[in-house]
Amino acid sequence: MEKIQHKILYQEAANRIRELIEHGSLVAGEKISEKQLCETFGISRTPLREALKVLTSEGLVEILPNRGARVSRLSLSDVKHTYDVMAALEGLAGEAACYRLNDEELAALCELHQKMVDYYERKDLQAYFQANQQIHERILLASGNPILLEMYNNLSQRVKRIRYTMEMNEDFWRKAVNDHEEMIDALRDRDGKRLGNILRGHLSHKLEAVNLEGVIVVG
Amino acid sequence: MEKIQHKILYQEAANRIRELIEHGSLVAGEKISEKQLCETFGISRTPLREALKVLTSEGLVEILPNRGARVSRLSLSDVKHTYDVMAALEGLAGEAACYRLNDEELAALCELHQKMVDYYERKDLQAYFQANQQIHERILLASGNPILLEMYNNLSQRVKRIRYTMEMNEDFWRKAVNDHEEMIDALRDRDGKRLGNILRGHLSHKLEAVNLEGVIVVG
DNA sequence: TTGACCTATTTTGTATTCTTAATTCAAACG
DNA sequence: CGTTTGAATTAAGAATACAAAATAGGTCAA
Repeated sequence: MEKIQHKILYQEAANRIRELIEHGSLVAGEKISEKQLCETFGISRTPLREALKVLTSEGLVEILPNRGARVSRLSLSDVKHTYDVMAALEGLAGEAACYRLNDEELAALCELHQKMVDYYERKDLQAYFQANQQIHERILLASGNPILLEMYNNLSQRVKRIRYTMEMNEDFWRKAVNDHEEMIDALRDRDGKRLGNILRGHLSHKLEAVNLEGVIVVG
Repeated sequence: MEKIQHKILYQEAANRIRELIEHGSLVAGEKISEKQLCETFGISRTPLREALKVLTSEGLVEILPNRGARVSRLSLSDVKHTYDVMAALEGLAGEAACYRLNDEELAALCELHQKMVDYYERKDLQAYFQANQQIHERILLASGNPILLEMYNNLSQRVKRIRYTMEMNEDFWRKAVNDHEEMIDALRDRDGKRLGNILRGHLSHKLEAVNLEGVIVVG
């Protein structure tokens, strides 16, 4: 049963604009015309402007006083800095998760890990990424730290709009899987410090940063 | 020559409300009356509502649809989680700072550290705290990671409104100073990993959390 | 006395209007 | 010609007006 939720216009607008940015319909650096967006959304300027304020706080939009709003640009160094912080947050999450995960959750995580390794061996990139992401997600959730979650999600949202070249360097890939083996070991041993260190240095972020190098980025 | 800056009302309002919350004039859980604030600020509802949206994104305010805004509450666990994340961020900052600080900056930091130790020995709590804070600030700045800075400042703002009992357990204090000695050592050795570990486990955060235990908190 | 229901008032959400700032483009001046 | 100045246009900021929802208060019935 879907819930009948009367959405608040400014939230709805913010969601829509987030999607537009993530999807690439609104390109980094592009000027956001209030009038035009109001027309396409069918709302007045008041809630739209409120939405833009929210998105500015989230780092997706920049407001130049009396000059309108623009989709914020992402420099390569912004992206790297973002990944660095995300890795630090994952490190903290892993440390906490070690002490908080119960045995069932741990078993489920191990199972997911095994599936991921399978996908790796079958070279099923798509499925691999999905499993990989789920593992990281679960560790973050298992931290039991909602503030951490909030910060991570904020940062994650900022870089979502980047499209990676899906090519995967075999060497990196192997190392990433190896990291994951070690992560599972550390989890089993409830060795928070070790898991933290692994996650802080984990390749998934570096990998993404590396893929960016020559490829896309910015706005 | 100073520039003529026409203030934007919603930003000004946001600043004022931040101050009110930080200062305790607006108490956690308290309902924020748009009408009343508009009158005290002498502005209309439009910019005030925009300010509230911003503050909501910053975690200082909660908006209940159709029911108005409230100053967000801070549970003890919220505060602990916040300090945990801040410590993680400082750890990352320290790591980066080790590789980025030039010799002059390092020397200045050592000097500041010495002053802090002096204050400690003279039991000048006020001056100690100030020097201590400056050191952490400089490390954060030296990270050269603006995203990190942004996240840290956000979290910092959230817990600013908490007033600590200034009593300082001598044992904790000594340990904190000891941490700082090690930090300086690590910095001198350009040992990022070590500095990161120290900062992640540094007492300043734990101390603050401990002080909270029986004392104040929440709204 | 209590509780349900209805009305009146207040407050929030949205649209519209008004004001002010920035940009553009053309004319005047050097 | 190039630069500067100043109207005209456009868009953003703020206030007001209007609509819808929630709260408060009171009446009436059980």
